[in-house]
Amino acid sequence: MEKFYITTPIYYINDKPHIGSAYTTIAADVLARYYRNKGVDTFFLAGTAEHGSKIATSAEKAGKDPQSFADEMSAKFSTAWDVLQITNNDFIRTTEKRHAEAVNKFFLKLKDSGKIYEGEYEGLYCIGHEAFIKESELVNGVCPDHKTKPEMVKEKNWFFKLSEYGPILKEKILSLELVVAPEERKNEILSFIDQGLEDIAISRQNAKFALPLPWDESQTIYVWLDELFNYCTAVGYGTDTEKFNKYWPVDMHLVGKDIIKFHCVIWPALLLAIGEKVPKKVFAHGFFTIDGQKISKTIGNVIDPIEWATKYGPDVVRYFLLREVPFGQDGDISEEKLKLRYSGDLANGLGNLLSRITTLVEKYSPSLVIGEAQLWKTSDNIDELIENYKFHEALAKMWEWVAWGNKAVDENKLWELGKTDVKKFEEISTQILSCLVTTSTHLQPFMPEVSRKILEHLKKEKITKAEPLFPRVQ
RNA sequence: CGCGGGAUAGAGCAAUUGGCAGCUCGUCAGGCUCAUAACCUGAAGGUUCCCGGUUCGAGUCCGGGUCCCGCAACCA
Repeated sequence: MEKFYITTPIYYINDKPHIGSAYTTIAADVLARYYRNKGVDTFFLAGTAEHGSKIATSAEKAGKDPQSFADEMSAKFSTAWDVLQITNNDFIRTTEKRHAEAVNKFFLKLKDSGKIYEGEYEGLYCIGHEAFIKESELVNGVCPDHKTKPEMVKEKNWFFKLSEYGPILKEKILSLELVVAPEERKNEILSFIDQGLEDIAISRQNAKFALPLPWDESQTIYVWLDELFNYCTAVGYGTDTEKFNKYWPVDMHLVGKDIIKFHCVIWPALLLAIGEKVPKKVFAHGFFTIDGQKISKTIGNVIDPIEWATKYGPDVVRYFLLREVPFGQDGDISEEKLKLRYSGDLANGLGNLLSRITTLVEKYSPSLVIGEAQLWKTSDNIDELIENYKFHEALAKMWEWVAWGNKAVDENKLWELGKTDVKKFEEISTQILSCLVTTSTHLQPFMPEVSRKILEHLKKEKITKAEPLFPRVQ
């Protein structure tokens, strides 16, 4: 692989970062770090989606103009990612000038493609929402939020002929030119396409806080499409051809399973219409429940990833989320479960092994150093697991090594060997230290800080008793 | 019959192409003292949701049923 372009969705700034957006971003960061370590030219994009009437409304409520509201909210995301040690190469905001310009070019090209036409959209309009509402959302015929009956409204819109793209999308997905993963998501998309695609409206009338449609002043661009195009903007679409050609197409869009239709159907169809290559892969991860319950503000069980990161450390949050739930599936999390991982896997497992071996070495063989070439032998292929997004398995495998280390200390009674047979002591200790070095090396994309601490400590000229990596919390 | 996912030990989850049902936590018993009250060993604990079929052999494949959960695209 020569280059690796990976993206997270750009998050909607109507709310602060939550555990779900942190999860996607952490997973993307693991892959970005992994490929960077392998010497692959990696471009990792994150960002925020800032247009839409909801933002205008929220800004108004907060007594701010939309742009300063957006500035404030967007900053919460970029700081959150800093806290979580995310190494994105760029952070794009849809209210940036570069994006408006790129989107403008994109829509003009789209118009030239002949795949758009003027039409009429008819739907149920809720005055309270100031937006169209789906019939399926109604409760007893009224809007559940405003308790009012929506009106049937017609408005002029521009449409994209998505309906023409079913066969070609299907062909690209089946031929793996566009990989949709995991398998169950691919099946979902294929059956969705088989049900027949409908044309979509690409513009809205009078929408607040949205980009204008270049050729029709009365219309604004449907924010979803404006947002999808961020993936092109950030690598220089229309401004930096060299950069664009280098990184396009995207190697991996990492998304939540709720937005796969936008990424696997609408987005590739739009790209085909303007003559660009489709993404190579869209991977959808699952959703969390907390103690078996759906995460919801109403229930009040939302988790702030920054709170966890502050309390336990960013590496711990990264480890927990990727270890606890098989990537791609739904899973259940809670602070209790995090604490179990913290004390079990991290403090008692990895942390304790480092403590005991460094204490033993300092005490019985202070001159022992670990050479560069000494790597613990293992046939387990962590790289393969990471490249197949089996993060939980990769971590489980590494913790088998940690368990081996703890067992080796016990079985060889190192605390006795240190007094009776220094040569044998050094032999076993070197193996255990190498095991730690190997583990930490492979752990780097997941737990960069912890990995760095261990490696720095073990590669010093003199090995000394290490401070606890994971001190008791509370 | 809209589409899709799931049901396995007290809890949470694994089990290539069908081949002795495993792991972590918890529980019980023992060992150790280097270590962050940490570590190691052993044990108990299962009608793999139900009914039927294919097979030498089914958690896995086929048919039927029950119960959960997502999605069903113009809020993002």
